[in-house]
Amino acid sequence: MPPARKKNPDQDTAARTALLDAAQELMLEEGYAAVSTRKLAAKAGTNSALVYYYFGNMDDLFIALFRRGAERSYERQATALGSRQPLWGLWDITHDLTSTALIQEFQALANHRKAIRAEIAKFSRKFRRMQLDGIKQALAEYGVDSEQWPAVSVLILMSGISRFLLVEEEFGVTIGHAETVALVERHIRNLEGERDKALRKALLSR
Amino acid sequence: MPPARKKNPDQDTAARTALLDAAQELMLEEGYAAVSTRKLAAKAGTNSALVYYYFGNMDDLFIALFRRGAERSYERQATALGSRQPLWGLWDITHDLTSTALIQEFQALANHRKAIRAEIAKFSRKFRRMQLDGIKQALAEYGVDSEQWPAVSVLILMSGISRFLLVEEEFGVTIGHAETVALVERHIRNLEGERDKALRKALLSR
DNA sequence: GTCTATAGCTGGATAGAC
DNA sequence: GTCTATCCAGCTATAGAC
Repeated sequence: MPPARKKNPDQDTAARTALLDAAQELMLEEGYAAVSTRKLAAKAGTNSALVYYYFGNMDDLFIALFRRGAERSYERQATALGSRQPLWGLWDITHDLTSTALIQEFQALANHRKAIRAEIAKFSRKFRRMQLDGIKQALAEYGVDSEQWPAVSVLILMSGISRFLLVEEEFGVTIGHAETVALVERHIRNLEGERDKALRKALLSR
Repeated sequence: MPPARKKNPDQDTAARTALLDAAQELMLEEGYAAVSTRKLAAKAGTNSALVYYYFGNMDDLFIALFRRGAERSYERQATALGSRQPLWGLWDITHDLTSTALIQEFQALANHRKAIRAEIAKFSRKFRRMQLDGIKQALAEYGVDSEQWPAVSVLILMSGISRFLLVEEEFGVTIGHAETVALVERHIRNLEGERDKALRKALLSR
């Protein structure tokens, strides 16, 4: 027997998982504002009252969904940074459309929901620290001057560019994207050689 | 007499302007989802039915608000790029919190409103082309190798970093921000010298 | 655990008085 | 132009049957 949970069933029952899956799909398809108990139930093939049974309220459902995705991202990122090509790994993962779109929705949602805001902030710092450790080590091995190119800045540069490109692509704006991707990848290639395509595929399928 | 408008009063009456101002404040304070006709009326000190008189529906109100802000941004950016320090101008304007927060809200809103999505995409391309012209000219004057640093990539780099930093700051995450700002500004300084603070102030007060 | 039913509220939108 | 009144849809959340 696991230690007794505080209040509501936190186990991974089929219905609970179906609700979380449905919430994720809805957020991606129609935005967070479209996530209602009725639509969740319809998509998950269950009942709307189950949302309250499993999560208590909508805020806590969003937080549970965020955590589920965040933990998955964390492990993925950690694997990428621990691989033979940490920079390629970071770049390829950050450039993944689905997770970026979800993060965007959560950020918008957090603008007017304090509990969710706090959750995202907490996780962001944890995530950043982990990434930083990985990148620092890699750049040191490559002999990159940390005065001129601090690891944390390389991290922010790559993340920022990646996110910006993805947001624009969602709007069908792609002016200059190819040149910029080429620019970033040229720099990565200089440091850790050609991208190992098998490695990339293994990462993104996780 | 101006040429007759098609359908609804497009003039800048006090009530119309008050509604747009209220919508902007609400979006910044509570997110786009909080913008309702009733709240608008309350904040603007008018009546909720006026939204339909002036704008037809909520979508068209959002579009009118977007255009108002977009035109203002366009002129501001054009002025900055035409100044003696186009790079500093671009950097300082892109790093303005209020307009970035608004853009984020509109992007989230556009995720499930087709009309708004189209409006943003159209404007983004126009905006990008204008910025590109300015940056291209500046970089050419500074003798920057356009093979190694395409103007459009410089633009995307600066915009992406800036937006990323601002989003994180909204969440209270600032790890590595100072180093990264310093890095960008060092590069700008190498190209066009110290930032002219009077110029910056003039730009941001517009 | 899962369901129905429903209370209570807030929203967009319109008709029509002034 | 600006207002009141109102319709109807959709939402969160809860009570209680099974």
